[in-house]
Amino acid sequence: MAVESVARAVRIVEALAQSPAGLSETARRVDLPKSTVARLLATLEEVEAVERDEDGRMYRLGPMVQRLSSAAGGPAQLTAFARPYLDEMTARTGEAAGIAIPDGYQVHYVDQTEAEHPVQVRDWTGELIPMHVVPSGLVIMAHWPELQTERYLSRRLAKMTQNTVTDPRLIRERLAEVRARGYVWAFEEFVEGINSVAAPVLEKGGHITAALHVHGPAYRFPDDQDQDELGRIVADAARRLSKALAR
Amino acid sequence: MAVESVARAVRIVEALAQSPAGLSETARRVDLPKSTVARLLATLEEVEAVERDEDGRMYRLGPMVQRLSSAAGGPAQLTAFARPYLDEMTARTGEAAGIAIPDGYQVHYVDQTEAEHPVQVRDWTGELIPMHVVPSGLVIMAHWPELQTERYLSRRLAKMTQNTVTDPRLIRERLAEVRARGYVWAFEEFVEGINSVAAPVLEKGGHITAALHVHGPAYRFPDDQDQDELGRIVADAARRLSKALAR
DNA sequence: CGGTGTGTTCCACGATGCGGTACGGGTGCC
DNA sequence: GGCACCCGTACCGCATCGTGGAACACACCG
Repeated sequence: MAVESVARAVRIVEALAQSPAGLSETARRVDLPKSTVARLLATLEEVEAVERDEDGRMYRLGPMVQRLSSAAGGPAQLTAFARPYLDEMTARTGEAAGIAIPDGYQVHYVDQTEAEHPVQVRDWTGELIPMHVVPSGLVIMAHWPELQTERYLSRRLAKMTQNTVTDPRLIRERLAEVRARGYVWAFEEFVEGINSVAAPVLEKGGHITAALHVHGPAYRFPDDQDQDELGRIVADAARRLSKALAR
Repeated sequence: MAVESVARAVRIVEALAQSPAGLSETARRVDLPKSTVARLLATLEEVEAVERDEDGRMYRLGPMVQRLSSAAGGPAQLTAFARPYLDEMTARTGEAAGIAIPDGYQVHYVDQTEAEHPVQVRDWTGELIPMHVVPSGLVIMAHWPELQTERYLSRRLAKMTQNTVTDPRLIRERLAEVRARGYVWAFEEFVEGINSVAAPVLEKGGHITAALHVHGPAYRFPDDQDQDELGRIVADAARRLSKALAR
């Protein structure tokens, strides 16, 4: 029920993750014959899971691990984890919920759950949207290094609707608001007729991974529940997702 | 010269990195018999390289990949990459060069190359030092999210020597300087008799990974070469290291 | 209720991975 | 300079271990 060589290869990679090492040292760490380790390392090198330094004596983790780890933080894995939280938000608010990730100077909407209601907002999955016009973007900017924020604000900022805020000073104020409250609203700033709330998904260390949001038609959202309560629902889901990802 | 099962297991993991999938789907992606894929997946699951979702139908990347990726960005791999750059800086300046990573509110000196000169600064490898007293720390703070910087500056800031700058306003000015010039000097602010320059190692996206620095005895450093030239040497090495890591 | 999709289990076969052993080259200690 | 030591590489006979076809159980859908 277990493929020995694969299990051993993984142990070897884990050993090298501790710190780079030569062949013999690695063999000692995983307690296997040198020849066995040599063969496995050769295979791992072929698939670029490990690589050797210039003089070919030291093995270290290879590009394939880099690719994996970016994929692990990437959209596909993230959405798999986030799904339950989106479902929950939709259940609690009755509106569409989504998750967005930063992509350069834009937000990338990568997943969305649909509301039951016959009248609902369209599915924005796959869209790239300027940071300053949606709350998910604001939430992301609020956790950027100052340098990056200033660089963004110094550019020409697109005006999507009458309500779009493009004044850098006002945007800075909203960013401060995000940091203080943990969520932010936008009212018909991206397209007319849609309001949204968003909250940040953070790694330990305060670096931002993604943003969760809920949006609905302006005529009914927010309505019976007030803005603060909806904000707290989103912020709460985002906080718990952050925690789940941190493990 | 190649262990088939290991190569196949890696292909499977890479396939799952694209997006989570079930057994049959995975088998199709890597073009292997279902039974073979089932066995390999079972092994990968045992070592936590992959895991299944709640209902056991979908495979996705497991905790082991998370561990690997944090290790890949961790001190051990970083120093392996950085060594050549430290050597180069020491060769060009004649003084000790080092690399530091952020660790909460402190900088962690993780590696250092020694100068040839009989009189040299001691090896600080392994030390944890408050952010605001060494240039490597300042360089790191300069790339923090604003929220985190303000939180740090609102605490009591230790005074290590007569020259240590503890006024939050002056520190903010220096952080702006780092962003503008790409490097920063400190003169006997951590311990008396030592001066240092540092520059940031950045990921794409502006997130900070580490800082490079060169330090030497105050009586001769900086001397024949001027401050700007030394600054550029460090900033240049840091920029090239950033690029090398980004691949 | 067949058809088609899952995932799981079984088993005979032999290719394939295993590891002891031997070799060549670099390093350092006496 | 020579010896001892540890490194990485290469060889090769043995039998273990992984392989993959086939049959099975289950769920879903028309």
